Formats: sequence, structure tokens, C-alpha cells
Amino acid sequence: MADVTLRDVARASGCSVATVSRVLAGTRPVGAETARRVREAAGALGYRPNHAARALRSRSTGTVGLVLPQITNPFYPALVRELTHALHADGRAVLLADCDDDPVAEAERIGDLLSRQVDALLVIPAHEDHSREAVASAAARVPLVLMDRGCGPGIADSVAVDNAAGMALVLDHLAAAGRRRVCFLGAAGTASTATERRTAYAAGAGAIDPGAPGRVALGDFSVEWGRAAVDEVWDARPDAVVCANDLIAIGALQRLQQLGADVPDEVAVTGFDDIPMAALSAPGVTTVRQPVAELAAEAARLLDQRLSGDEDGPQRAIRLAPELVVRESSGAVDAR
Amino acid sequence: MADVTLRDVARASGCSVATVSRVLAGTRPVGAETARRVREAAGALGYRPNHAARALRSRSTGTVGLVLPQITNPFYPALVRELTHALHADGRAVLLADCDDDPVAEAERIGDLLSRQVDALLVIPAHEDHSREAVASAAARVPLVLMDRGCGPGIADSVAVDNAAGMALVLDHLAAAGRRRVCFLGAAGTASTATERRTAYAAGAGAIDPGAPGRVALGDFSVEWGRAAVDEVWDARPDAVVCANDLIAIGALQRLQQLGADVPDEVAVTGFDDIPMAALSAPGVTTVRQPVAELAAEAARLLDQRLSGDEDGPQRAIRLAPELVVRESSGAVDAR
DNA sequence: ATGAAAGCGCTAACAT
DNA sequence: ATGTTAGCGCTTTCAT
Repeated sequence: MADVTLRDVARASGCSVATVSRVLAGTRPVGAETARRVREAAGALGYRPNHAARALRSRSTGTVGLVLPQITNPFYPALVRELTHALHADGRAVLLADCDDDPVAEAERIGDLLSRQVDALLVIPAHEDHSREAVASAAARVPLVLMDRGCGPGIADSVAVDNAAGMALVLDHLAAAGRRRVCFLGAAGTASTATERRTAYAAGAGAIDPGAPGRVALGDFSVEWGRAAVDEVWDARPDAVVCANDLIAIGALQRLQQLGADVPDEVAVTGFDDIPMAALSAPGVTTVRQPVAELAAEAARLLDQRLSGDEDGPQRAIRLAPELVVRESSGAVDAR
Repeated sequence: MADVTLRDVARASGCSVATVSRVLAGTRPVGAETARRVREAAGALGYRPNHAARALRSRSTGTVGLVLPQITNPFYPALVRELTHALHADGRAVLLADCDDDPVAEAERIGDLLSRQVDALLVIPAHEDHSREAVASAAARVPLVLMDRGCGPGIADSVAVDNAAGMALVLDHLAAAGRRRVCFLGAAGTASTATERRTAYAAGAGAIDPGAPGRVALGDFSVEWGRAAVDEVWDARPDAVVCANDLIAIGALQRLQQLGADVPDEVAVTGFDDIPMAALSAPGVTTVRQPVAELAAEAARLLDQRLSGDEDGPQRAIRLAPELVVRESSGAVDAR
């Protein structure tokens, strides 16, 4: 096990540590024959660079911190998967921190990651306001990309889905399917996903039905709220229930079925995000699929760019178009 | 920004770097007054220790690697959450690696984590056989704890749920509820979760019904297989379908409903793991809840023990008892 | 193209 | 109880 160091490789290949370092890092031209000998020796000895030493010297750990509100939120595992793959492909490692939706824990985790010399930070902020201070001060130290949610304007680069476009996709689909009494089950609060989605609903629903923008119930992003919310709008006898995410939609679906409403014939239900459960409920939930792999790739690209010099380019806010996934929960009225 | 080093703190507090190091790390007794001055100076200057330097010198990074087959497997997010919390509570950071169910990728990720000087490794092996070599050689370098699944005997410490006990809980429950024609939808292959659960079924089901141990269909741990598997056992008209995990159970439930079977009156369905979806399907799936927080705590404790000296204690295989969660999918026959 | 040597910031002997 | 000093393994001038 005795760790093999550059010195060992240097000795074995008959040249200096500096040369070995240059060969392995490819920082400077090295004689072809020497390079071959070095590589051979390194391979034979099973040399593995010591990242701690490299980090100390070069001030770069090849590590990025990923800070999440709650890994158990069913939308995040897929995002984490794509992010880790994209970053590993660039030779980086990912330090994971789960904050349990608590901005105080989040600030602590961010501080810890910074003291561990992460090269950059990927943050899904726990709170629109309470996360701002920690995020802003971290962004002053290392490149930082905000994902999924915002935490105030002008804080850092960001990558997210275009929520307004997604909501427009849903409304167009419902209108085309002949739905005429639409309502919205959303989330209160100032989280950007909550506000953007409900604003987009309010802006677009009027085209279907003048009363629609007013038929709104606001709670949180949970199944429980979806169930409860149905009772708040059911008196209005909607023929479509637009939900701000899939969890709300699943709850709404359950409550509607309990009330004896026929989904989709009597009332359509739509979600947002396309979490795995959306495909598995019966009926399957029509939803807006976030382009998760592309979001991850954009975030990785942005970090790469910031880490390789372009630290002072203008702040970037990248918004990616989502895709409508039509399932049984929104069968066309005409098709009854 | 200018990083504050130990030297700066030493200068500001009028003592040597060694003393400062001792105060901050608490390795050796230091005079109360000196300690106070040092802490004051450190606070005033905003000193943050450089983990890279510390790691280089002390050969310990305070970091553990967490290697998973697939973070999108719905059972893992909760486990990851508890593991990160437990490890953070011990002052460790977590490097996350997702292997996409590929033992080759897994070996690469493990190698990378080792070269990053992780103090220890937590591994959920991707494959019972193909993961063995990489895991064994890693276990020779650092403390390593296997979680959830095994990869051959005698490889490393391990922490997992007691699958046999869980299956016994299910069978007892079904017997008590008056079920008499039981069948099993399991997973083929040599993964320990697959073999332990199907062995336990075979061992326990005979007590309900002599034919039960033979009514077995084997596929993989997926919803799709659950749907297909029902068709393989339906001719036998079982009154209970025991599934090796919740995904299979959800698929089975869907197919049974499609076939017009009444769940639970005509046939009961049970799962294993208690993933979030199990509670959200209609009817909710009766299942075996893994004690996730306790599994994580045991793993963290085991690592701690190995890292603080007890490297040569006997290998430990910790099995934790699960809990039965009764939901609507297994309503008692008597209660019709 | 290659080597010698100076540290990166910290901890751990070794002195005192 | 505190200070001095020698590196940990690597990258990077500065020579040659």
C-alpha cells in the first residue's frame, strides 16, 4: 500500500520529480522518450497523485460543493445524478451537503465547503430570502451557480427551467383539449419556482376563461396540500386543475378520485417537473418535464468557464425550455 | 479575501504557529490566557483552516466517499440524507459518486476517491460479484463499510436491514389476516437483497400454505417487472402477492387493478423498503420499513470506530430489524 | 528539455 | 506550556 509518490516515479524512471510532474500534468513539453519512461514507471508502480498535496500547491482541489435543500425532494435525485456525472466527466469530485430546508444549516455547510477549498459551488438555495446572505458571500469567494430556484436578483450565475414557458405549454394543451374552466393549485411564498409558475398561470389562463386567473389556491409543494387544495376549488366545478408541481397534482388526483370525480373525463389534472411518481400514478399525470441532463450540463459548462479565466464576464441567467409530457390525466374532452 | 493563515494568527496573538495550531485543534493543553488571545485573534482575522494543508500533513482529510449504484433508485435519497447528516455531525464531509449501476464506473470512482485521500468509504455495491475486486482492494487501503447490499462474504464491515426478519413480518401479517394462497414476485440474480428476501419467503411461506413456496416469479426490482409478473402468477388465483420491493408491488398493484381484481378484498399486495411512493399509491402499499436513520447512524459509528484506532477488530456485520407498515393494500380478509 | 530548489499551510517531533 | 524546525507531495520558478 505504501503510497507511491512522484519521487518514487522519478527514481524509477531516472529523472527529476519536476520532469515527472510535467509529464503527468502535461504542463510543458517533455522529450518523447523521457515521457514514455516516466509513464511506464508510473504505471508499473501504480502511481496515484496525492490530491491534497496538489491542492495545497496549486490552490485548486478539483472539487465542487453541491448544496441542496433536501435530497428527498423527488425532483432532486435525477438532477444530482446528472450533475455528478457531468462534473466527474470534467475530472472533478462532488462534495454533497443536504440542508434539511434550513437556511442556517445551509450557511454552515457552505462555510464548511469553502474551508475545504472547493473550487466552486453549486447551490439550490433553501430559501428565497434567508439564503441570500450566505450565498452572496460565498459567491464573492468562488464561482457559484444557482440552480432550480433563485434567491434574489443579481446574486450569481443561474441555471433553471423556463417556468413561464412550461406553464404556457400546459395551458395551450388544456385549451386545445377543450377545457374551459381552469383553476390553479400553487404554492404561496416567494420561491422563484412558486412565483414564476403562478405568475405564468395568471398571465396565460385568461385566454381560456376570464375567470380562470382568479381561481387559485395557494399552499406549499406537497401531496398533502394537493389533497386539501381540491376542497378549496371544487365548488367552482373546474374541468381542469393545473398544479404547480407533480406532488400537488398527485394529491389533487387522489382527492378528486375520492370525491368520485372522473379524471380525466370530468376534470383534467396537470403537474410540473416530471418526477418518477408522475408516470406511476393511475392515471399517469400530464406534466412538464424539466430537461435535467441539459440543466446539469449547462451548470457544469458555466462553472468550467468561470474556473478557466472568465471570472468577470457578465452574470449569466440561463433558462432552458421544458417539454410537455401528455399522460392520461389530461385526456382530451373531445375524446370522451 | 486574502486568506488568513496560522502565521497571521500567530503574529497577531504574539505566539508561535505551533501554539495556535494546538489551540485550534485542541491537541494539547495550552495556557488559558494564551488560548483566549489566540481565539480572539483568529476570530478577528476571520481565520479558516486550510484543509488541504492539514490533510497533507496529518494524512487525514475528514472526508468520506459515498459510492452508490444509482441515486435515482427511490430508496437511496433517504439513506443519503441520513448518512450525510450523521457524517456532518461528526465533522466529516461527503464526496458523492453515482455509478449508474456499472461496476466499471464504480471501480473508477472508488479509485478517484482514494487518490483524493478519503479517510473512509461507504459503498453500496453495484454488483454482487463484479464489484468485489474493487471493493476488496479499497477496503485494504481505508476503512470501508458496505451498506444495503453485500458483495461476497468477508469483504468488509457491513450494515443492512435484516431482510429475513422483514419477510417474516409480512408473512405473519398475511397469515393473521386470513390469506391462504400466497405468491412471491421477486428478483432473480445474486444481489443479497434479492436472495435474502426470496430465501426468507421460501422458508416462511410454507407455514401458510404448502404450495406457496413454489408460487414464485423472478425478474428484477422494477415497476415494469411487477406489472409483467402478475400475469405469470395470476392463473393460480393467489389471495396475496408478496413483492420483494415496493417498485414491484406498485407495478403489481397497477396490473391487478387493470385486470379488475379488487385490492385488497380479493388479493393483498405487499412491498419492501417503504419508499415514498408506497404511501402515495391508491391503495397505499403495506410494506416493510427499513430503519434508515438507524442504518446511517450505525454506519457512521462503525467508521468512527475504525478511524479511531480499532482497525483490526473483528469484521462486523450489523443487521437491523425493520418494521411492518400496514396500509390499505393488505386489508384483512375478515374485515370485508 | 531537464534539474534544483523553494515553498503552499499545516502538524508533530523535538527541544526548552 | 510554548517555541523551533522539519517536512507532507506536489507545482513552479529559475537555472542550465
